[in-house]
Amino acid sequence: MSRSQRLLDLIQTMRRYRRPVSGKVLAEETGISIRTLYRDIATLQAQGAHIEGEPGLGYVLRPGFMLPPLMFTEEEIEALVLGSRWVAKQPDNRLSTAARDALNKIAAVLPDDLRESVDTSALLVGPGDGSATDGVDLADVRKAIRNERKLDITYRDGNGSQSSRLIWPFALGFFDKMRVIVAWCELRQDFRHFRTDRLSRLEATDIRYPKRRQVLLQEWRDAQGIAQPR
Amino acid sequence: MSRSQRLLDLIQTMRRYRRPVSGKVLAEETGISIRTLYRDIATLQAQGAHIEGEPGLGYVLRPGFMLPPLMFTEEEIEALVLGSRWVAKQPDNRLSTAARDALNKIAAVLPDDLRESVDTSALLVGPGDGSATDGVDLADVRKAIRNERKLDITYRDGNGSQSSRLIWPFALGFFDKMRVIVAWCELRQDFRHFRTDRLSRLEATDIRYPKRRQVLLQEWRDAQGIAQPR
DNA sequence: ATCACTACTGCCAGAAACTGGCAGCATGCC
DNA sequence: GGCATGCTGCCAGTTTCTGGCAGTAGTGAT
Repeated sequence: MSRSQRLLDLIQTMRRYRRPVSGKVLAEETGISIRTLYRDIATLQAQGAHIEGEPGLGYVLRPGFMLPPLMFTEEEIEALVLGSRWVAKQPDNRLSTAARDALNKIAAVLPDDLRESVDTSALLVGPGDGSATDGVDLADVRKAIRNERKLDITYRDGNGSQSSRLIWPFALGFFDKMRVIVAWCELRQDFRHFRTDRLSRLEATDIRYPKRRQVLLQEWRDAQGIAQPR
Repeated sequence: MSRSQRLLDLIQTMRRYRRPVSGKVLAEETGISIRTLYRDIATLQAQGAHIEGEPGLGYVLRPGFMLPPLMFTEEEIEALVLGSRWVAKQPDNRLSTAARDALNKIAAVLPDDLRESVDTSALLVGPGDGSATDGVDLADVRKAIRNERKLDITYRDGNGSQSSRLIWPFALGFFDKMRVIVAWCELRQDFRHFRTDRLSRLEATDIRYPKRRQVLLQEWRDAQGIAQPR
């Protein structure tokens, strides 16, 4: 196996373990010696991988995606830039910052002439709806979805009446003027949609909900009879 | 210089020349022998770079962006996926296909577990406005903007009266329900915005307009007094 | 047809890089 | 202290890379 291929394998192996892994284990799984492993880790860190090693514990890969060298066409990069600009205009602060960061990372590794063409890409996104402010931090919602945790919310429905409930969030829908949490509602024992501008309180819990996110998403789609989004 | 670094340099060198470059020149610029260059080219092609070699001419790199290994955080990849999904819903067919292709390319190089998490990413985009069909192919518009060529159009303004004109397109704005070409209008001798759903005819020309795209964009922004989009 | 130029491949010996083992030091936990 | 682990320097053996050479083939100009 080539060295570069092995480096990517190393990352994948580290990701499989969620807990710290010792260098010895990593070396055995990839079939190399400990000494070489240390050198490989150093190489990966030099290339920007977020690997942390602690004596007595092992290695941890900070969550993230390592992409090998990749070729995009002009139109594909236009699409990525335009899409990121749209996300950057969304009211979700963490996410819009992430969109800008991703663009900057891409631009940073491009040669000068191409960086300029990304910066001045001619595809613009219309002004976002500034009035559509969410009552809560959507970053918490996305985190709860990623980790399959229940959310404790207070919601004001269409009639103006308030209620508190535990929900199992599994998707977040972005519409022109609002965002909607799609979740299983423990109060109603059914799927429910919650407009983020009608949430008056949102608290993340540590309680894992008992189904897989993908399963809930599929059941919800079946119930809605809507098409796949891709 | 390490081999991997040299491979990226090769791509950048090829991009500097717009015309075909002979292997001899490339080898001299990167400081390696011809024999090694042929091996490097083969390696790059195996990694997906679109390099074409023709006997008697030289090598050409098909337009596109080669990204070196790159690390994204979870939130950044969520932003890229969400943005690409939004672009995929736009009425511009070529661009929405490009967005899907870019996503697939990213997914293809990820290990299995992460590919799944991209496929089932929980951030959805609301249904696009199906009624908003453009009268023309926006791919032509984007191409004209990229290459700084004049467009010959027939436009029906707000009052319903039709007119044909030559314009210098330099930006394309994406709004919730419509898309707008931003251009210098030869007829009015001023900046004008053209809603794509009001175009009844659009023809690309080979005539290059006499200003740089970036300059026009900057002058237009100054005239509008609008903020930078990033 | 001929020539010049180029892409491309196989072969091989020397150069460079990689690898694994060893020894040693530092850090954190029990 | 004892243990597990990260991390570094050194060195010899192995692997890979590299450059030169010879040869084949495609293209365009003359």
